[in-house]
Amino acid sequence: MRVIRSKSISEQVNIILRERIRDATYAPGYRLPSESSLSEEFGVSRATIRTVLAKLAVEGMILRKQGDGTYVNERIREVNTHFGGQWDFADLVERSGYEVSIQPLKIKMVAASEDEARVLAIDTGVELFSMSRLFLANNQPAILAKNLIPASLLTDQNAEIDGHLRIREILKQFFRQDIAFVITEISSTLAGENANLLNIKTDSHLLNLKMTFYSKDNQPLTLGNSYLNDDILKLRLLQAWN
Amino acid sequence: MRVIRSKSISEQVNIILRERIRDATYAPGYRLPSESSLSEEFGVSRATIRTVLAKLAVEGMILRKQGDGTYVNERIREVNTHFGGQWDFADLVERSGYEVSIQPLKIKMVAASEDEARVLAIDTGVELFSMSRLFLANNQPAILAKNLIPASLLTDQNAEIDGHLRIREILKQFFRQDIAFVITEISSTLAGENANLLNIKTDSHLLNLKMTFYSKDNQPLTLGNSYLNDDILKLRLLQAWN
DNA sequence: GAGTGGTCTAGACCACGCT
DNA sequence: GCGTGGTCTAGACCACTCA
Repeated sequence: MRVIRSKSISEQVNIILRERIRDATYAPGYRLPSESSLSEEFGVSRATIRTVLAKLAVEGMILRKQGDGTYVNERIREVNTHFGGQWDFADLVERSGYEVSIQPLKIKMVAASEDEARVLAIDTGVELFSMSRLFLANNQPAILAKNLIPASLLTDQNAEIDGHLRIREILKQFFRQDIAFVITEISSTLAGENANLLNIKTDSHLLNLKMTFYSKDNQPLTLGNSYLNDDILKLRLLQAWN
Repeated sequence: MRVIRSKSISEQVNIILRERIRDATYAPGYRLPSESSLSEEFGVSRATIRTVLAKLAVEGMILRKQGDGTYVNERIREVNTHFGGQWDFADLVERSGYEVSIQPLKIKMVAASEDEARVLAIDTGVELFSMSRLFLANNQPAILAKNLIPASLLTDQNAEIDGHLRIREILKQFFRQDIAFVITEISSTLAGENANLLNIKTDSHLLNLKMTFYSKDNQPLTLGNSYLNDDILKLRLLQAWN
């Protein structure tokens, strides 16, 4: 039986406040109503409002000043990634001001190399679901992303995986796994063999993101190896310091 | 438990729990005592314990499982940066397993260029405090960092600024400013003129971090332009997804 | 069923910024 | 002095995991 879990009060308030910030009901620089006003408006306790505002503050969406008030961060539109939450390459392209489209390249099964097996905590040679895709920004190739997922995690071995979905959706739908945290290694690299697909010169340099996605049980779910053409889009991230 | 009067209860508990994780009293993978046990141990309410645990969870230090328990993330030692908190290059080098030393290169006053003035929200030509420094990892140059701070923010125009301090300390001591959030732009770049100082070839590629530090009032405090030799140390960051 | 974390309430008092 | 956010309490009940 499929149970549709109704969302918690704080989650609903969270969604509403985000929406108000997004549609500029609360514009950048705007001072939000006080905690007690909000708790009255939504008919919830102040503690509930505070847990919601705390989440928004961690992401840097709002700035809280004791003795003064809560303000919408004026610079949230200048960034394309935020920490303290989930993001993926489709978001990244969109929030950089482009139209995004995902172009699946190769989707197949491969055998795990020694390195891949080590990071995924499996044995060398074990079957992996492999997917490479291109993220286009206004139809221009911007990100080349490769993902590897242990085939043993597949819930339905015959499922046809849709290469247009975001990685967390794929993991959810076809592997029934939730991502709890991600470790990302960021470095600078030569374009080399990836130059062709990204439509740049072989001796250009790219931003390389090596990501490992883990479940709450510390199990590695997916290995990601991605190349960003940072002439087209740069990682611009906002980080709240407290 | 030694009580430090100036700090709040939750901050003290926060420090103690961090310490226990750091010194492996709570080792990676360890299941922490339940919230009610901790609230008994410290003589505080469960709500207080929860605010502390929430902060640790945002940083990915701990993983919380409803119906089960709270576990120390087994992979916190694999990363050198964490989001949801403050970090600087000295931390980054240390957490990468190196001995860190800071070598100030040039500390002087300069006039703001057009670009610099725009980002710092001041007028072109206004005086800036300029500082470039090398962060050494085991005495090997790893990061070249340049910082620009509007001289008008200086509280004491005659102060001798210590180039060995971390940037947030400098801003605190000499400018009496607190950093509320940071916007970082990450890209890949050619070493070029920075090759010499970092002791690498001119045609090598580097990781470039352009950081802008802001106060709670959305005022730009500092401009940072840094080059990381990612042969020596890579950005490895942990990001909790909820 | 017992124990865990997740949500939520209705208070109280404190620290801080303004005017 | 007043209103703001910051801290903290002592409850209650729910959702979930595991034996």
